[in-house]
Amino acid sequence: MDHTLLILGLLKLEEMHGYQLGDLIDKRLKYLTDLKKPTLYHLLAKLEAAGQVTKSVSREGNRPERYTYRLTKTGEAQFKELLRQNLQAAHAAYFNDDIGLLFLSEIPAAEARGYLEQKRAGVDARITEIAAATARHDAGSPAYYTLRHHELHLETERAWLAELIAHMKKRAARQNIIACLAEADTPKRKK
Amino acid sequence: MDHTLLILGLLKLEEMHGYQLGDLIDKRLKYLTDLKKPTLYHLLAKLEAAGQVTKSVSREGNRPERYTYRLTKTGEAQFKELLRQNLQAAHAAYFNDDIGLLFLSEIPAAEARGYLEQKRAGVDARITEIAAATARHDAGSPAYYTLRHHELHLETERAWLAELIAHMKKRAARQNIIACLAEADTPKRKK
DNA sequence: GGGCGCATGTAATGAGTTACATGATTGA
DNA sequence: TCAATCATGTAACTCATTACATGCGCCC
Repeated sequence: MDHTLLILGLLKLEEMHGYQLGDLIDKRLKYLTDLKKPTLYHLLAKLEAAGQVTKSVSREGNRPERYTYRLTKTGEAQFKELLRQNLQAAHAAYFNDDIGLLFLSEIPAAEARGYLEQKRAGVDARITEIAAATARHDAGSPAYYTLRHHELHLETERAWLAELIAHMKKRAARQNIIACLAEADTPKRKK
Repeated sequence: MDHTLLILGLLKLEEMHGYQLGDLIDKRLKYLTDLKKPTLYHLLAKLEAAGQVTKSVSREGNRPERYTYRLTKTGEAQFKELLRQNLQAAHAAYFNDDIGLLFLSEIPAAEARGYLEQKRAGVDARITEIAAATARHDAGSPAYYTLRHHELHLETERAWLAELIAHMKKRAARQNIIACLAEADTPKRKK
């Protein structure tokens, strides 16, 4: 996860203090990443040490002091560089769900199906939530695009789960996973 | 990433030595995770210390010694537990791509479009690769399902990139990202 | 007066990567 | 003979999380 790019980018758009930044990420960018507060503060300290941001103290009324962060020239250059790298690359995405699915045949089919139904319910709940969030944004805004992206992937997930569950109802064959994996290899030594 | 589940599961299916396990993950499960060899050895050592696997030395001809790992009773129980947890939960997936996309309007539209075309080419290449791999597996095998899953998500990615690129051609408005994010908030204080 | 929100961190720990180290065999 | 494959790791490092610590203000 390119958290540095995220922080530099947000600070480039607007100078902010740490808590504000953390709040923005927690509440409105939660589909992007789930960066935790201590991690954020840690990263900010590192960026400051690297001379990519500067901080200035301020205080509003009797509230705790705030350290407002602002991009420096080198920070801006670094942002541009990271952004270019990020935009060009097609990052591989891995799904934790897949690992469990590989071993689906290791538990009784009925039980497995129950779990998958639960998983599907979870995905459905997320879709409802994100659809509401998407509706609140203008089509075409940057935030809209990230939300839409997630919505599409969640819908893919739902469709795939439906396909899988349907398939499981038909045949509950317990297969030899290792053999299946090996079998598909391109023959290298003796046939 | 639930690497422990993956290792326990593979060892449950078949006892293996470390290198063999690493090879399987590198070559045939590369769409699941990209666990590195040293991490694998590290995890195996930890699992052994925890009493979830046992290892036995063996040697074949003059090749280096191998340590073959086998699940213990507690290892098997742990596997079942982790598998249940994994199957029930709908894990959130985060996409590194999204972070860059949030700042798309920070670089000239033409340049950005160029990068996105590159990204799309990368996705296309992956789709070709994975489609070939999928074709080599029996529909309905566990490996087939994980591959199919990735294929679907990659196709979603491609469709989304196409949508985005098309949209960029129409309007290249540079918007205030922070304002967009805030605006969509449910009003809390004064309207 | 009690809990939540604001605001900032530290310390300990864990998870994973990179670079390095070793040494034998096999195939081009 | 040179590179790749087999086989196992260690050491140093980065990145991120969890749990902990502090203290004030605001609202119910």
